[in-house]
Amino acid sequence: MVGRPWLHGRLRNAGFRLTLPRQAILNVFARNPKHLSAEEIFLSVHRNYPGIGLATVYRTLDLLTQMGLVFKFDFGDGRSRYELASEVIKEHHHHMVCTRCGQIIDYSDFMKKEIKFIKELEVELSKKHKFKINSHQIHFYGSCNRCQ
Amino acid sequence: MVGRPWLHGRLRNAGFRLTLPRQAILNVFARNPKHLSAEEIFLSVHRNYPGIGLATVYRTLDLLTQMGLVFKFDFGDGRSRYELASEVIKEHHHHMVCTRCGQIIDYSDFMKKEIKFIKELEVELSKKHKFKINSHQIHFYGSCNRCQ
DNA sequence: CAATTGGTTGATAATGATTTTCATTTTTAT
DNA sequence: ATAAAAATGAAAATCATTATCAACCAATTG
Repeated sequence: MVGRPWLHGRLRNAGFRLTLPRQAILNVFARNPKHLSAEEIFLSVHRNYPGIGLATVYRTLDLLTQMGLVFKFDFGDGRSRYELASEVIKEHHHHMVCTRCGQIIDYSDFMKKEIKFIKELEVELSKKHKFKINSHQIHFYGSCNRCQ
Repeated sequence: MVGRPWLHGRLRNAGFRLTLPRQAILNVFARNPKHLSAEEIFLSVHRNYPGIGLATVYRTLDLLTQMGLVFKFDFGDGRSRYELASEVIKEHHHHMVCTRCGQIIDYSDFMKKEIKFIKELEVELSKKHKFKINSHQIHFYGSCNRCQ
């Protein structure tokens, strides 16, 4: 699964522990690399560890997000969605959101070009606005294959 | 304020009316061209029209969003934020969000370049994924001038 | 012009996601 | 071990948003 020793160290350095619930939640991401909502994660974890509560899922997601291990997104469907940070497991990608059926498509087809462009833009923006950029989100909205 | 006859016509064509509450809400946007939350809009409207309720604000925002007159955003602060569509009053821009103080900076400094890039990307993505793209959002997250 | 129709509204209740509380349990440092 | 610090589950609380519903209002019809 996800590289544990690494994670363990990162959490410890920040004064946190890699507990069973937290591992279980990370494993859900590893098994199911999608854009999961808190409830979906809770349900998935609950199958193997019925004892783990929803509040813990929220707390853990918040923790992982703050540590940068997980990204938090809002695709407009009324709940937050989370995915493992690209550095942890997935390649850098952006999103296309179907506003009809809600499907979210990850794409990384033209990433090299995009990243290059974004990087340059970030430099210019940072300079002009004295704004330190840490991350970005690029979302396209429209209708998918099946919904047109 | 915002071009009324135009709006009136657009709403009518879709079977809606340009009522006083709706005008009041549009005027808030015209006076205060920011990224307003429903509650902020409600409070602003409430000063001049104490009779207008929060539910109406939500309904109107929903209507305007569906008609494409207003864009709905989520910058991660737990509430939706709205702004007039670029065609109505503002120039096309993207956003930088300060994750410390929540400030949202509009920028349109390098828009020509960005739009060109996005347009090309959209063509390629549409073709490859058979996905009809209607709109996009580009957000940068980091720390602003004062928060570094 | 009165009657009818259908969009619109305000107030309130309901919903649903997320957060907080708090007593208890687990882990770590002493 | 034992005290101190973190973490947890369950339940209550919060907060943004949506649905309900009776009252309104505007436009159309006869």
